[in-house]
This record gives sequence, structure tokens and C-alpha cells, in this order.
Amino acid sequence: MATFPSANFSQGPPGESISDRIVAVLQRRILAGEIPIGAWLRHGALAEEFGISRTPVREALRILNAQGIVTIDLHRGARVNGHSGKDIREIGAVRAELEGYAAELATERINDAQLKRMQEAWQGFGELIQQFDGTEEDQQRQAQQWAESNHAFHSVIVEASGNHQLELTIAELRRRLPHNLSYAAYAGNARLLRRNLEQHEGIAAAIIGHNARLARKLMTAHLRASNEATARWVENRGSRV
Amino acid sequence: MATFPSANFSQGPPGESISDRIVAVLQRRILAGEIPIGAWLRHGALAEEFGISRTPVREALRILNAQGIVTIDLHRGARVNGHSGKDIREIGAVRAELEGYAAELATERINDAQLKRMQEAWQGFGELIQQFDGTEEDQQRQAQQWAESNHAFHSVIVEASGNHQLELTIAELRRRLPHNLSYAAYAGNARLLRRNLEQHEGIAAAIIGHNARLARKLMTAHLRASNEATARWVENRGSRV
DNA sequence: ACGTTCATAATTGGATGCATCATCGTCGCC
DNA sequence: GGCGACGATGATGCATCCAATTATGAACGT
Repeated sequence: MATFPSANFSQGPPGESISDRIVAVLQRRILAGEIPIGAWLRHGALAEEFGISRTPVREALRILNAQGIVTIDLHRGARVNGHSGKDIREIGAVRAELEGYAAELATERINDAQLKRMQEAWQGFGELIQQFDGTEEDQQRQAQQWAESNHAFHSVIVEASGNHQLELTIAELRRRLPHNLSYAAYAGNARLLRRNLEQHEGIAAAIIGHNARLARKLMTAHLRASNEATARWVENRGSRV
Repeated sequence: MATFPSANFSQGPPGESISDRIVAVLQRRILAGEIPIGAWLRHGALAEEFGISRTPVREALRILNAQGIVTIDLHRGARVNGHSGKDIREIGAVRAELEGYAAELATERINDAQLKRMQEAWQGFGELIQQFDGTEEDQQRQAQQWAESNHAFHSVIVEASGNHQLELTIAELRRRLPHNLSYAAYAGNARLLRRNLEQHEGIAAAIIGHNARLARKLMTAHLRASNEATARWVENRGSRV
């Protein structure tokens, strides 16, 4: 592990402060699972790693705290939040409602470019699933690709809703849960993946067919099912904190 | 305007940092409209007012920025965000969906104490509206009371949904819009207020009657209408920024 | 052996200092 | 008179410093 500055963090794109960049880096690491749940985030260590002082690190941790990603105990420090099955179900329920609503809006408002991206996303996913086997590493890599494809599919629909505040709110919800949770739950489970693909197909068909009500219904059901699988996986694996 | 420390901010309830308290104070002031849209929030001035250093003020402003309440321009400072009619419609649409969902859940889960609070809220509102007239100041005061009563009604339903993450998300949305907007739109408009009361009655009746689907539908419609009135008011009064 | 006490180290919270950037008025020049 | 360079001024962003709090661990007594 590098203790010297891992990159030049004291200069970057203009209009962006150092703490903004620290926030982005830590968000990514936590969401990716590089920093495990319950880990302490020390001012000193992070400052040293990035070659900066503790001040912007402190600000970054405050922001992550406001976003619900870490918890700050006064005079003790910041640690990465874990999530119980209950938390995951609650966040997922909210997300299911909002993305369902987004699908409804998107059905009316989606444009050709977005339609194309949507279809590419779930078709890429379909090709991926065809060749679903191989070694453990293959499965890990495929799960990663699945996560990206999945994200692309959902993102384009949310974007196509045309409601920017809705987009922000959903992004906020996504940020509360580490991604590796959901795709870890799916990795190596061909049945779940196939069901997922079928649901995406149904949603895409509803949107293309201009059936807004159906699109909403399917999207909500899809996310509820997907989320329930994740919540169960967390509860069984006992990796909650 | 006091330039000396307005209160003893260097000590307070344990478990809470100074910046947390600054965040709370500024949130309240901005939501109440004490600090107008577009106003600059200066480190030095705030630090002096609260009798603290600039460091916790900076952290507070960064948190408000993350919450979408202020915008920080690098090397220029933080200013209070304004909202266009479009923003208000978008936020309101999201809120209408989520509170509709909350009403649906609440219908199944609300307990007796919460039911009582809910009824008190809209009944208090009803009494208020009976005597709706008087001088301009009276109307202002009544609008203020209406805002509180309104907030109590919605809060108890959201709380009764039993989904804490949903509660957090709705609180987040509420924080994005200054309250004075919505009740300024209603102040002095007896017709709007009466319609509001009727809608609350309908929602309460649906919840009491255990009709979850209806409760949801009415709540969503209620918030959409209410929000549209606010958006129109903002657009006509031209107090957007 | 085990719990308690006290001193020490580690870490955070907040204050202060300093370099950088944006703004604004003035001066000089065309 | 108008326009651009330039320096003063004020504010921010970050680094550094100090105080307050918590964790750690050894010494001690039971």
C-alpha cells in the first residue's frame, strides 16, 4: 500500500476543489467495496496518501456523512456505513417507486438516441448471459459487466424521464448502497440473471410500445424483486454490519 | 443586526459538532426566507456572528452545498439557491410520488397515536380557516400557522409509513425548497386554502377507511395541485432567481 | 488472575496563518 | 472620452498549529 502521494491531488480541473475530488474518490472506493464496511477513515492516513493536508479530507468526510455513506462519531472518527436487510429493503422500495415513475415518464418522452442506448444496454446484457459459465474469475468479470450493463439500462430510462430532480434523487439513493452488494448477490446465479434479462426485455417492450402504465408497473416489480434478492443475500451471507 | 456572538455556539449538546449546529441554523433561516435567495454566505461574517472560527462555517457550507441548498463557486463563495418554476415542478412531482407511496403504506401501518395526531393536524387547520380574514398581519400569521399544521399532517403520514429511508428522502426533498414559497403562495387565498383542507379531509378519510389505493391517489393528486399552485405563484411573482 | 487507575499516545475538532484567486477602482495611454 | 493594464482589497482554499477527547497499556492493588 502506497503511503506516498498516490497522485497529484493538489492540482486538477479548474472549478473543482480538492475536497470535491476526495469525495469522488472515496465514493467510488466505498461503492466498489475497496474500502470495507465498518472501516475507519482516518484524516491523517488519507491526507498523507493524497499528499494534501487534513482540512480537505475533513470536509470530504463531512459530505460523505451528509450523504449517509459514512457515520461520524464525535472525537472518534468516520466509518463506512453498513446496511441491514431492512435498510436495503427500505431504500430499494423507495427506488422502485421512483424508477417506476421514471419509466412512466420516459415512455412519453424518450427520444431516438436514448431508445437506441436502452436497447444496446439490454441486448449487450443478453449476449453476456449466453456465455454464462467458466471459471470463478470469469464469473466475477461477467458480474462486473452485468453491473455496468444493468446500470446503463436503468440510467438511460431515468435520464429519459426528463425530470432532472428525479434523476438526482435516484442517484442519491444509489449512492447509499454499495454496488458490490447487488452484483455479488447475482454473481454466479444464472437463474437470477436470466430472470433479470427477461424483466428488462419486458420493460423495454412496454416503453417501445408506448404503454406507460405497464412500463411503470414492470419497472417497479423488477426493482422490488431484484432488491429482495439482494436483501436476502445480505441476510444469509451475514455480511451486514 | 448583531455582529457580536448571538449565542454561545462553542458549547452545546454533546455528540454534536459546531458545524452540525451551524448547518441546522442556516437550514432554518434559508427555509424560513430570513436569508434571501441569491444572498452570499460569508465565512467571516458567519464566524463572527456565531463567535467561532471560519473552519466549522466552511464545513457547514459544504454540507449545505451537498444538500443542494447553496451553490459554491470556487474562490467566490456560497450563495443561496433559487428555484425556477421548472425546478419546483420537478421536485414537487417527485415528492408527490413519494408521499403518495407513504400514504399507501401508512394506511396499512398507522397506529392509534399517529391517527390521533393526523386528525388533530387537519382539524386545527379547519378551525384556522373558519376565521380566515382580518388584517394583512393576521393573514401572515395564519399562513404561518397553516404551514405548521400542513407540515404536521404530512409528517405524521410519512412517519406512519414505517419506512425510515422514505422519510429521509422526503425530508431531503423538502429541504430543497424554501417553505415560505409554498405558504406565500397560499397566504391570503381563501379558496386555495379551503381546497387544501378538503383534500386533507379526503386523504384522512381514505386512511381511516383503510383504502390504501385511494389514499395514495388522493395524496399524489393533492401534492401535484398544491405544487402547481406554488410553481405558478413563483412564475407570476417573478421571485425566481 | 483480574479489574482499576493513571499516564501516554493517537486522533479528532477547531483556530489561526498564509498563498491564491476574484473583484474593483485608478492610472495611464490612445 | 473611452479602453486596457495594474495594483489594492477582500474573500476563499488549504496548511499548520493547538486544545480537547478518546483509546491504549502498564503499574498497582485486591
